[in-house]
Amino acid sequence: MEAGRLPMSASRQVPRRVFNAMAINTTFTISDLAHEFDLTTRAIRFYEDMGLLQPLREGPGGRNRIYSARDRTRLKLTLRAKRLGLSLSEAKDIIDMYDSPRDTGPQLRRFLLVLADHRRQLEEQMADLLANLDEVKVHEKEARILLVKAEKATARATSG
Amino acid sequence: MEAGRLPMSASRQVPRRVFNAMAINTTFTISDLAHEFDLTTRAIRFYEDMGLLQPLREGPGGRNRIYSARDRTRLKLTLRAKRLGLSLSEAKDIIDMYDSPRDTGPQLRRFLLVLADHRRQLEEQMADLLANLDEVKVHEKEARILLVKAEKATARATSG
DNA sequence: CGGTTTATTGACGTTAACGTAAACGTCAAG
DNA sequence: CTTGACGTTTACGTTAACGTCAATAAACCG
Repeated sequence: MEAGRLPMSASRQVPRRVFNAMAINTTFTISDLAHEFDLTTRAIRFYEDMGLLQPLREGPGGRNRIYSARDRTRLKLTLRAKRLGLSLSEAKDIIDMYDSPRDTGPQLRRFLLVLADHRRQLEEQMADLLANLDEVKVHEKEARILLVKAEKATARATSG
Repeated sequence: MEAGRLPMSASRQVPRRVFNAMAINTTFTISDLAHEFDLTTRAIRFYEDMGLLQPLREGPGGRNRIYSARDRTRLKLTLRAKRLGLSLSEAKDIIDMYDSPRDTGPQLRRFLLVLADHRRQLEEQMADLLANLDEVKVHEKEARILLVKAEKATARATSG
């Protein structure tokens, strides 16, 4: 049961080794994930409260959280969603749907509807992003031109 | 299609006096902007508190806010930034920089540095977006295949 | 053995971005 | 004249997403 226990954080025997390289049955401690994704443990527990993660427990009285690869994936998706401006509950809705059972016809059709809506949102956001990028480029171009002018003026003033 | 927006709200009975022949004098009431961008007036006043807008005043005792085209543009940029997940103060920093004076060489160079950083962020976000869109498409494809299978099964069950 | 580190569960604090309500002024319409 | 629509300020309420203790317990370190 505990014979082949390679995974888990290296904080046991080995001298403070670097963290998990993911094999198949890999599990993670809370600080593994905290380090990997640069989060506080508080944040990770909070995500659990929000229903985003469901770590198992181990140790005496099942105290310590132990995260599966699936938890890790969900965490990664959560953070990406956050970077795109979604709230945690929006992220949860989407992620839950991605790994929920959808075997019947009606389920599949609803799934497709939600996906279509999600894609629409993403494409809207893409438009915002492109507009923004465009503006940045315009300003960059303009600033470079002005910079050249300013430097020429400085050169004249310095040498004259 | 918002280019033809008329000055001041249509609810205003007395036509606004135009001193200057140039149409640059377009101004807006708070509810003009609220309607156009689907915001509450409360939100718009809040943006003012945050330093994003600086409406002039008019009316008795200079009570009523009156917004310029520049205010409107800043509001539009603010909302776009919000949709991209930026906070109001982040939005303010960027927008302020866009219309701040940058005539000297050092100013221009700092401006270019900030722009470069901003562009980097946008491109990171673009990567997130594309990754997300990719996943959505994969799921859609898979779901469509499963749906076809499910419908074939239903057809067999119904007709057999 | 004592001391430090890492984990846990509360519980209260904080920031952002408004919502909501009170209490009031102003003006045009009925 | 009252009503209603629109505007104002002041101020407290709210939600999300954690931060920041505090008290506790197991595990490791010298």
